Amino acid sequence: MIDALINYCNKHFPLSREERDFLKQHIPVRRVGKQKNLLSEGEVSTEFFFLIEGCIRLFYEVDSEEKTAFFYTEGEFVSSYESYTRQTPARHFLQTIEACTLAVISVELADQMLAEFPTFAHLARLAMEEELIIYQDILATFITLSPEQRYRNLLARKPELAQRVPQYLLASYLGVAPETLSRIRNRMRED
Amino acid sequence: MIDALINYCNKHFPLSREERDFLKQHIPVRRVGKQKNLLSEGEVSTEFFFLIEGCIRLFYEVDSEEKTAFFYTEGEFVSSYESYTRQTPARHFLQTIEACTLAVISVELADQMLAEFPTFAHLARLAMEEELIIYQDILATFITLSPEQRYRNLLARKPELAQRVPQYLLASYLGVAPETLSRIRNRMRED
DNA sequence: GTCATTTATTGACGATCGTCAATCATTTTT
DNA sequence: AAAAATGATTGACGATCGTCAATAAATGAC
Repeated sequence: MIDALINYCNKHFPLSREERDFLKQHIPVRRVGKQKNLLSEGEVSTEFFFLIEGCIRLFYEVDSEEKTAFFYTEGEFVSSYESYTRQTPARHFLQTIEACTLAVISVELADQMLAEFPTFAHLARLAMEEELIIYQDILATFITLSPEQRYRNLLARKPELAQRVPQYLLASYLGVAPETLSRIRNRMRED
Repeated sequence: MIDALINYCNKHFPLSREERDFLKQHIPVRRVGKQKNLLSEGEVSTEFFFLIEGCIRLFYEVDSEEKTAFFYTEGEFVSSYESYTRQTPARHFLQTIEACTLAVISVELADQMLAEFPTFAHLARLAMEEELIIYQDILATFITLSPEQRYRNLLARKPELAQRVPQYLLASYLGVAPETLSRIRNRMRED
């Protein structure tokens, strides 16, 4: 089950047999249903995740309206880095869109991992780096692309999302009303 | 000159006398004029900066139009983290708005620093963390706030910017045309 | 100080988007 | 299978924004 995480780590830095065993024995795997909040606005994050199976969205709530910033899929770290490391209240929600299988790394476990295997600092760095690059990427597409271009971009990167995620969530990600996305799709059909 | 950087570091983790001396002796300070690119799109970043004095903007070029994503001011790290660490081409520009005084940390110097003083890994982590949090913050304001609210937000955080930065760059940051920012300011006067 | 260049403002117009409402389609529940 | 709930589409309308153009203000060069 935890193999997905081990493979991911191995791609970036070699894991010793002991480290692999440690991961297998100590990292809990959690299954959660759909529409569950892994983290809510105002909460302090005490764990981060490696998404083994499923789909998660990150969204902000503004005037009782939900604005989706990102979709996570299999093989990605899911975390609220700032809230986790600085122990400050999160400003966003992390919510499952589908039933998910997650590797859960709590603050305590992370401390223990670092104490026993300093190499795991690489893991922390990896998760942080991934989050930074995700954010830079989201921001770049937000700034440089029109809604229609962002839609094409999203589908080019994660084509399955169009099947897995309701359209109004995609619209929320594009920053437009569901009706507008419907019209964008209409325009695209005519090409 | 380098004191600003030393103070900044000291706020986050204590520096030994040796470390302070190392910084003072080895970190070059560079002065650049206004409107100079510290990094251009497509280039691979070989250094990052601590901004001692001046103002820098990060922008993307889209269809020969410049879209400003952020303004850096005194006491902040300025870097293109992804390009710097992964040695990949940058997607954006870093350009001085005013004449600037910069502490310059090259890849080679960073390696040397880490070899002599492992504590400086904290510095790298700090710079990375700062960049991550900056990006999260920009994205959050982009997603959750209207242009007018983003304008108020920017002025609340860095009131001097309105004096230091031409208005069309602020407009570019807000994602609206200069005419629209002019009208936003007009509306705000009436309150 | 004057001239030239750059930046900011204002008005008019058209395009795009959000909202509201109605309809249609799809999925879920019972 | 029928009913209910949810999601997607389409049309109409108004508000907002971008563009273009003209003017005004501010800045910089000489």
